[in-house]
Amino acid sequence: MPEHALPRAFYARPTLDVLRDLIGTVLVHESRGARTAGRIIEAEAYIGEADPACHAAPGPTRRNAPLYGPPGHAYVYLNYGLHALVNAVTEPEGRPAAILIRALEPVEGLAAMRRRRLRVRGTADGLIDDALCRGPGNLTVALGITLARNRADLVGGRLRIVDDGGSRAGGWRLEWTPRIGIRVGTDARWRCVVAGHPGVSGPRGATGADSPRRPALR
DNA sequence: CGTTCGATGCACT
DNA sequence: GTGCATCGAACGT
Repeated sequence: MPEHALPRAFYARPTLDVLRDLIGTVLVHESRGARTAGRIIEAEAYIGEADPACHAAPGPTRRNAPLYGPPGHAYVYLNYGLHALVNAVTEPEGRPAAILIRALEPVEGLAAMRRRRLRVRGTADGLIDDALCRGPGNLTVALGITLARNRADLVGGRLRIVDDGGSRAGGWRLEWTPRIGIRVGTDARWRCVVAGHPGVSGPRGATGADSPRRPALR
C-alpha cells in the first residue's frame, strides 16, 4: 500500500479545511526502529489569537512559538503535568493555528502500543484495541510521542502524517461538534469526528450512532 | 448511569 | 502561585 507524506502545502491552508482532510490520514511514529501508526478519527482546530482556547491567545510566547512557525510541524506540549498532546501546525507561517489530534484507530504496532500503555500506568489489561489510542493523552503514550518531538517536521520525519489511500475507504461520515475538555471557546464547532467510531474519545455514545438508550426512570 | 477528585510539570503573570 | 486542549479510579444515584 503506497503511502506518501502529506506535503507542506496541505497544512498551509485554512485550518478547518485541513482538519476535515486530516481525518482518515495516518499518524506514524518510528521510535527505536519500532513503528506504530494510527488513522486519525478525531481532532480539533485551534485558530489564531482571537480563539480564547488557542495557546496563541496571549500572543507570542516561548511555549507557543511553534504555532507561529512554518506549517506541517508538530506542536507537542505537556498538559496537566502528565500528558504530552500532539498538534499539527496549520495556516501559512505567521498565522498561529494548529490541529489537536485526539484519537486514532490503531493501524500498526498494536503490541507496542499496548506495552507502552501498560508500562505508563500499571493498570491491567481490559484494554481493547479501540481504546489504545482513544484520547489525546493516550495516543501519545501508545505511539511513544514525547516532548522531544516538539517542532518535529511532519512532512517525512520519524513523526509524520501520511496518506495511505484509505482516507475515505470506510465511507465514514464526519460529524462536527464543539471542542471538549476546554473551559473557553466552547461555542465553535471545531471538533471533527468519525461519527459512531468506537475509538473516538469523550462521552460514549455522544456521536449519535448509538446513543445509550435508557428506560424512563420513575 | 453520573460527578468528583488526585496526580503531576511547566509556562506564564 | 495559578491554571491548565487529561485520565481513570472512586464514589453517589
